[in-house]
Order: sequence, then C-alpha cells, then structure tokens
Amino acid sequence: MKIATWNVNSLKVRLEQVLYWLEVSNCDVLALQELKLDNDNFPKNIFIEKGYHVIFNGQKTYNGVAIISRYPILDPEYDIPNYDDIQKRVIAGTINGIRIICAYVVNGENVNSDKYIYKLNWLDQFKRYNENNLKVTDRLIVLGDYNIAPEDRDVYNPIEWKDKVLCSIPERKHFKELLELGLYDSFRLFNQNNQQYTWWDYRNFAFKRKLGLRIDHILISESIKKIATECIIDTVPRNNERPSDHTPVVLTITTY
DNA sequence: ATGACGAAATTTTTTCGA
Repeated sequence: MKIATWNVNSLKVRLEQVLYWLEVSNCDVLALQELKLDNDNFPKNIFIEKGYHVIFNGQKTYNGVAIISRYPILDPEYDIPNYDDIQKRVIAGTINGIRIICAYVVNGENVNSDKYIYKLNWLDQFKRYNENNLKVTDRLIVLGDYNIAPEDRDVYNPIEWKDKVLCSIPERKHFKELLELGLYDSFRLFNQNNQQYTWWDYRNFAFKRKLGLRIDHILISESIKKIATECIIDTVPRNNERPSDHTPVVLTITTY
C-alpha cells in the first residue's frame, strides 16, 4: 500500500497533474494540502468517476485539505477537535484500519509576526491531537506540509536559514515533541542523505540549483514502522509545466 | 532589493506563501 502527501498549491490549477500522478505513481492514498478552493468547488465527481473515495475540508483562497483513496474512508474527522480554528488545515479518516491524519501546518511568515505566534499555538493543539489519537490507535500515519525543516541537513543553506521561520529552534522543538510522542519521520528511516528536499522556491531557478527545504513529512507510529518498507521523495512532478512548489512524498507499507 | 515567482482576489495592483 502506498500513501503519499502533496501540497498542490491550488487544486484548480493542479487537478490534471494530480490525476496523472495518481495513475503513474500507483498510489493508494493521497493527502492533499493547499487546495485553495471551498467545498462547493471541490472536483468530487471527477475523483469518484475514476473510482476513488474522497473526503475534503476546503476553504476559499487559502488552506484546504483532502484525502483521496482507492479504499473506503471511514470515520472522517474535520479540523482539530476542541480547537476553535477558522482555517481549514486538518482532515482525518480511517483506511484499511489505519488512522490517517492529513495536515497543513501554519507557515508562520517570519519569527516576529503574529502568524508565527499562531503557528506555535497551532502546533501545541496539533501535538495534543496526535497524543489523543495515539491513545486510541497504534496504527497512525500523520502526513502533510509541516512547514518545518527538522534539521540543518534538511536545508540547502543552514547558515542563511538559521533561526528563520521553518528552521527556528521553537519550531524544531515542536517537531521533536511529535516524535517523542512515539512517531517516526518515515523518510529518515530509509534515507540519511543531505539535499533531500520537498519544496523549492519558484524564484531564481531554485529547483534546478537544488536550493530547497525538506518540510513535507510522513510521520508514522511504531506499528506502522514495523511494516514500512520505503519512503521516497518523488521530484518528477516538480519538473511539470506550471508545477506546485512542493513535490510528493510517498510511503510504502506491506499489508496483508 | 520588504525583490524574485505563482496563485487568487482585493483584479492592471495587492496579499500571501516559502
């Protein structure tokens, strides 16, 4: 079973790329972020006609998340419970007995902004949510755009990015605390190399020059770790015409 | 150089993302 995350930066613009990638990647579950459209404009029928199950939590212009699946999606949940957040950043469902949480973590703009405060508060709530989910299931996958580069090796120029948003110590502490709950950064179970990025700025030929950050992640619980066989970053879609600035991350697990 | 590139609404300019 293949489970992937992809920040598409407008599903309207990227719909054909998403449909094509679903076919060629042989992916079973795809978590999408930054739909940038409301629920009324979500192209639900296009996915259903192709045999997918789909749940979505959209918002006009900003944010918006969805899960596309070849298998039925049970117990859908929208947003973080008991957290009054107007922004649509979380959606969850159970697929083949695995609880799947798709998240679009706050960007934070810069470390002196109100949005950064919101990011840190949001991450507090997200931690509580994951802690509670781990109390009720040991089969958990938490994937999405975390907007955090966990370590210096996840950054093309750690000196330039030191203490900047996406790399600051408080953000990295939040990421580490998620791992301390009993989650694993699945990509790092299989790949220890530098320059393994999931996002590249549109400007200044950043992708061609390999100037990126690893900010999209697939975190997995202990039970999923035991059946995980591979986690890769698929950089192919970043070469598309009108690409998203993010590219998919794909986890493979064995299921019986 | 509070810029660049790309998307969307606020639309021929501004706001936001990373």
